[in-house]
Amino acid sequence: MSVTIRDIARKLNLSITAVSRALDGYPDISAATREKVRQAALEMGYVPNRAARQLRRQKTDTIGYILPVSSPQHTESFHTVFMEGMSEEAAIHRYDLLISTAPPSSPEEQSIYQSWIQSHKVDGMIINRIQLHDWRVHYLAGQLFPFCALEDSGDDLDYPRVEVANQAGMTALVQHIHQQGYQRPAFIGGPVNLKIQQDRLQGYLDGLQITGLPYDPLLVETSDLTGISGYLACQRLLSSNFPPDAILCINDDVAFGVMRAIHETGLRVGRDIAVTGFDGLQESGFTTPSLTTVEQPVHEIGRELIRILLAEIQNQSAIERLRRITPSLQIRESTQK
Amino acid sequence: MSVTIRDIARKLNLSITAVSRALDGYPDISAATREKVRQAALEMGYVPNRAARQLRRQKTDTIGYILPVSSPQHTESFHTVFMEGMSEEAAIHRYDLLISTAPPSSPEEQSIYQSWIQSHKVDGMIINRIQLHDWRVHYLAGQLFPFCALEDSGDDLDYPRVEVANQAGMTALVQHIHQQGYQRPAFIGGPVNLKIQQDRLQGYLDGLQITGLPYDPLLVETSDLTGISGYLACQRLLSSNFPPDAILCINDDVAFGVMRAIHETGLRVGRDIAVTGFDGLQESGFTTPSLTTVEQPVHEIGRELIRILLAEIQNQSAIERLRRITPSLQIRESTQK
DNA sequence: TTGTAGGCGTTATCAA
DNA sequence: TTGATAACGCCTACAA
Repeated sequence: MSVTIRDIARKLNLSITAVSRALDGYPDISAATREKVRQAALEMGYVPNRAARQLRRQKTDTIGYILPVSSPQHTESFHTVFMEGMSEEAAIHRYDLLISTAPPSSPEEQSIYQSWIQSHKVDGMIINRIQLHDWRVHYLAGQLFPFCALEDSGDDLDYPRVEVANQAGMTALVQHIHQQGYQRPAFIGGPVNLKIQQDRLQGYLDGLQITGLPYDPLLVETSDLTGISGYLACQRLLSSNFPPDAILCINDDVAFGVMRAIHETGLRVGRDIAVTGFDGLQESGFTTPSLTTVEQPVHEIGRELIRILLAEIQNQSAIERLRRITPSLQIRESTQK
Repeated sequence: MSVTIRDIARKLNLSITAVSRALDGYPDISAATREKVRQAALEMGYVPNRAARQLRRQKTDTIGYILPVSSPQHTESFHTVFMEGMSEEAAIHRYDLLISTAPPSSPEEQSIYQSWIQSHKVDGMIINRIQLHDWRVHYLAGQLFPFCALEDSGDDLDYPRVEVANQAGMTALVQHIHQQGYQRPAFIGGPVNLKIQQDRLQGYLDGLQITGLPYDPLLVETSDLTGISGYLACQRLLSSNFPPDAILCINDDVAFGVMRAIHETGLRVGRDIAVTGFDGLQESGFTTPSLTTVEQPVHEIGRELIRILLAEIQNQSAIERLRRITPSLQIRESTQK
């Protein structure tokens, strides 16, 4: 099979202990032997067996993440960038990322959590798309299992996380479109129990208050965060007796669908109806017209989550357990008359 | 720590051997004990320790995939859907997906391959974005390590893979725009050594031949598959003395950038210049105007790759090792005058 | 500075 | 049908 520590020991007429210590850089071994061992290991192409090491150390050097997937084909492009960020940071620390998919809050999701944690498949978990009173937070905190979350579940628990100023970001958008002269902004949100929905909706309401624009419950619509659902929600809004002249969307994907729906009615995005997104995906700069949005450093957020989680796993209390991130307003064509 | 097979044995006054066999459903154990053991395991919340099992069985129930990442932020949305497909199919078979990122053909990539395979971290690999004479194919085939590839590396090796009819798809696009009355189609491709570049470029050339449209080397541009690079390539094309009246792009992301660039010059996509993509991403139906493209069942391709790989791992020679997939032409607004 | 020995939790071989 | 026992490859007291 593969080269093991034994093979090296045999070749050099050393005990496996000596080899093991030489490779792990323990100080109680002569420099000469250490060098000899390292050399041999390199030549023979030795790579430690993960399973054995894990069994012995009770650590896996692996971090788990469950891709939230609603309906197969409709996906938010947020995920790719997010995962790349996590994976990159993990790789730097020689950790791997273990991935599975499950619909949020499904039995599958629960069983994956249970199985990964109980069977020691991962050392820690990353949680995304958090919900109010998210069961995962309670479960993991209860098990004293290391994890790091994107956003807060609104419980009174203190756990490591990254928070984005969603509310303020949405409020800034309302102020911006108000300045541009739009009078009747609608909001297309997501599932009610999502934390970002709470925050962004509240930001919208705050914005109305600050600018003195009227609040009309008929102008609040719901999507499932995908382009398709944004498209449909927009059609509902436009068919009303007193349609909006601006549509603020919970994320960029929804906004893409909204722009499409507007285009199909013959109206012009910007001139007739303003549209805004949230996330600042690469594509948002390439739509026609380009999309005004709130840009989050998604890649960096992914990295930061991993950083905090690893510190948590290694019990480095030095690092901050709560990182707040301020997204930036990107003003583009979709909000110009 | 956690509940082990030992704890169950102790509780039931059985040997650990008996327990192990009962749980794995071996036939040489009385139905009564088997039930008793299963019951106890359930009650005690027993989950087998993966590391121990791996060490013993020399299998990991994990499949590896390396996300090809060029420059951090510019990403192809193809990946998310692809990974979802793989992850879903893997989950069905109770396999996990292990992910890392690395630039294609980089030293990092090589070291991940080596480390994962030598250290038995995964049972098989999925290869994407294959290049001509891809080193990974040679490496894995040389090691007799199970893998499954998307596309063929053009070597004379027989290995399990999924092939999409790229060439025919691109030819169909050329024929389509010719029918629509466009006379001077350009092609924006990707890195020369990519297999899809070879195929799609050849498809373009074939298309010219069939339709009798003239070939002009000045009309062939290069991108790195991202929207940004498509944007830039398009600017180069448009600034020429004799610009194209249609632009065929190697993928949808490039096409998005191209549409953006055209829009900025004041020209109209469709009426003035046709644009086509390749992949059939969700977003392609939502751009303005919507994008004519060749749709690949990306999700299904991901699943199929896993299916074939698992059969390979389990030495089920029953299953077909080569699956050919025919993509479908999606005619939309970007190619209507 | 080096070696011996035991064990991490499972599974497989063999004997009872 | 069940039970001892020995690995799988690595790490670490402890002893030499």
